[in-house]
Amino acid sequence: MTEGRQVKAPTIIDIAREAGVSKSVVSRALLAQGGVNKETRRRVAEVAERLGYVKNAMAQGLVAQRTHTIGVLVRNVTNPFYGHLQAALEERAAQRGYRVVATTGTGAFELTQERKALQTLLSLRVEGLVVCSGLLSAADITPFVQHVPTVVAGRPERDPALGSVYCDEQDGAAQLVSHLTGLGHRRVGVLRVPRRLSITQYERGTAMERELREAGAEPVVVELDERPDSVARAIGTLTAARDGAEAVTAAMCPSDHAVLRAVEALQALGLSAPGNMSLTGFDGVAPLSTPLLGLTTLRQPVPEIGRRAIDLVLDQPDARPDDAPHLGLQGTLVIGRTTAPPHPRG
Amino acid sequence: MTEGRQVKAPTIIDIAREAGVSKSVVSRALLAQGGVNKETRRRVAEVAERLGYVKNAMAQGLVAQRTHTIGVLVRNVTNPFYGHLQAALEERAAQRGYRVVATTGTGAFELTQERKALQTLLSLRVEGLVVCSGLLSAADITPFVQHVPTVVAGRPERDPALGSVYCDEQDGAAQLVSHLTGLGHRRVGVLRVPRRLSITQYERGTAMERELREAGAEPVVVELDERPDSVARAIGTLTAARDGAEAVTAAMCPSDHAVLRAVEALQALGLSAPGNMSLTGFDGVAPLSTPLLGLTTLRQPVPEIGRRAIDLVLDQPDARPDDAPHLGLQGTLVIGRTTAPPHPRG
DNA sequence: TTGAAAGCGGTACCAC
DNA sequence: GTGGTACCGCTTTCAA
Repeated sequence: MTEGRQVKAPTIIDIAREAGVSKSVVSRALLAQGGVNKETRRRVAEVAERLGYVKNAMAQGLVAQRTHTIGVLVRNVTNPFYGHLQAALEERAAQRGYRVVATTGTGAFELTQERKALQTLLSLRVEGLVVCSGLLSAADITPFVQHVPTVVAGRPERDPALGSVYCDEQDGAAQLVSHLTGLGHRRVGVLRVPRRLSITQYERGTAMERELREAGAEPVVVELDERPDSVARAIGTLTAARDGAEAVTAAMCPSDHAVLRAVEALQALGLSAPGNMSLTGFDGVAPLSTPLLGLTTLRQPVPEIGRRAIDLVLDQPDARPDDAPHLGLQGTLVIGRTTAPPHPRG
Repeated sequence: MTEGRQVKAPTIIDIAREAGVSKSVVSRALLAQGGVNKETRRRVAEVAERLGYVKNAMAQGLVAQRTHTIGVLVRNVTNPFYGHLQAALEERAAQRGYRVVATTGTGAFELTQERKALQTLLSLRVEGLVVCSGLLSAADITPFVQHVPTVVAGRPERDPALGSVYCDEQDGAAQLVSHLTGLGHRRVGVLRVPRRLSITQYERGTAMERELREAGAEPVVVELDERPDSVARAIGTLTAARDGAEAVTAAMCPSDHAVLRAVEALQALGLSAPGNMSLTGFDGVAPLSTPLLGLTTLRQPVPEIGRRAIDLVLDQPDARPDDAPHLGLQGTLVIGRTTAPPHPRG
């Protein structure tokens, strides 16, 4: 019966022939923009339906010079934070009548791959671009902003040519620090991700260090690296770090995921959190942000980041590359069971 | 200086004018397909670079009738399983020289929204389609398979017109069941998601029930629903379910996420896992699949699912809708600390 | 080696 | 209300 060969998708010309009208009429009928006999319109619609017609976005976009599409570049969908962000972007875009096409990396640190993904999006002539990647630098992006309104979401970006929406790391760090110092911690470890691995997380670490200092506490910064046991090593270093009689009683991690690794590391040493060391995270996103785990963390306002990013992109059709807006949104402190007052030193 | 106005993206005509050649030459030069004076080519490349030229995929795809693009429809990126799957698809597609554009839902049960996302992809004239959604039914998809090779990834799909790649739920259920019965469990709860909420998870539950029966154990099926406390209620029901002297000593959850909810529910009742009830999950994907949590679960072979899905899509350019392949891949049992022998009934 | 012209699938403007 | 036609940016004959 149905010969299974691949069939070329029908065009408006096919519909026109089938319905016995010109392609102009079909176009108008399908666009539902009036000026077409009601009966004709019905017939066209019927034929289109029967043929399984799907408009060709390329042809349409080519002539209309509009695509109603926003491109989203996500670095690593494997990370739930980016997954949530992507969903938020998608939702807002839909509300405003735009489609979203996303390209994403596998999480590997492939800069060239990210550049290629960027090209893909650009070649689709998206009307706006949201970059969600801790890796791609401003220099990679700026050459194109003059053609497409571009916003960096999820990380602070100082470049004046690029808009950005992100969680205010400084404020977040301050909230976490104030929680820790309020509990009585004085010497606090900071696990810092090097800048080359993630701009966001690096800045986060810097902010934590600064805030600790301002709060009169003593930050003990340990640099992480790409090795899988990096966090474990850092925790090892911190548990050994004792300044005179004073030990490190808390550690601030760059992400919730890192907190998990830290807890494991403590357990491996026969220690526990918050018993021997309080731990704080960052992100506050499901599924790690669950009462069961009870992480103390800073929840990023992901839905709002997504919303504002889309709005920023759509509301500045002609970018003024010299003072793009930078929105630092406040996160929320989530107090869990990984922080407690420091134990009397034993 | 640089007036910040949005500038229309340059076309090959702009390059042609600037380089003093015809657009034909520019096209050939950029395509690097020879037949162009070396010096001319160099000049064209230089101008293109200087102008920040990015090819127009629409125009190119329109004439070439090829897009080198695979469309991926992801139901809910918020779920790490889909995130990993998307990454796997992306990776394989890249290996084979294809780009991937993804559209995704926000996780809400919006069928119309998914249909729209499908249209978006189709209108982009993708050369292949991978559907990763527990929601979209075969009937929604089949009308288009004759135009685009389509594969459903991540869920079993019986429709003969649709290829599918998924984790063999039956086998997975068998592995989990054999683990439980091996530990000595006889009456085992099955938290089952209704079909309307997720085809995959529903089938999973059915498979568990069947396997338990075949193993000579007694399944106690509790149907979940969309309420947030659904799992908690189910756990409540199960802890109360006592047949004569025999209590339910283990419960099989449809996902790792559900296990978390179950553990919380037990804790709320003053009980624990596996002390009072063993729990098994399904998925085995980061970040929930971590030694710290130690869930006993069945790990889906996500990378392989992604790989095979792409291969299936690309290697059957003319689909034979009447016996599309269905690949059930074997998952791996991951034994954690949420399962143990049943306690002597107290 | 290069340029002119046709045409991909649509939209929009024009007469009729 | 309808059909003809130009054109969007690009690739691809085909001549020159």
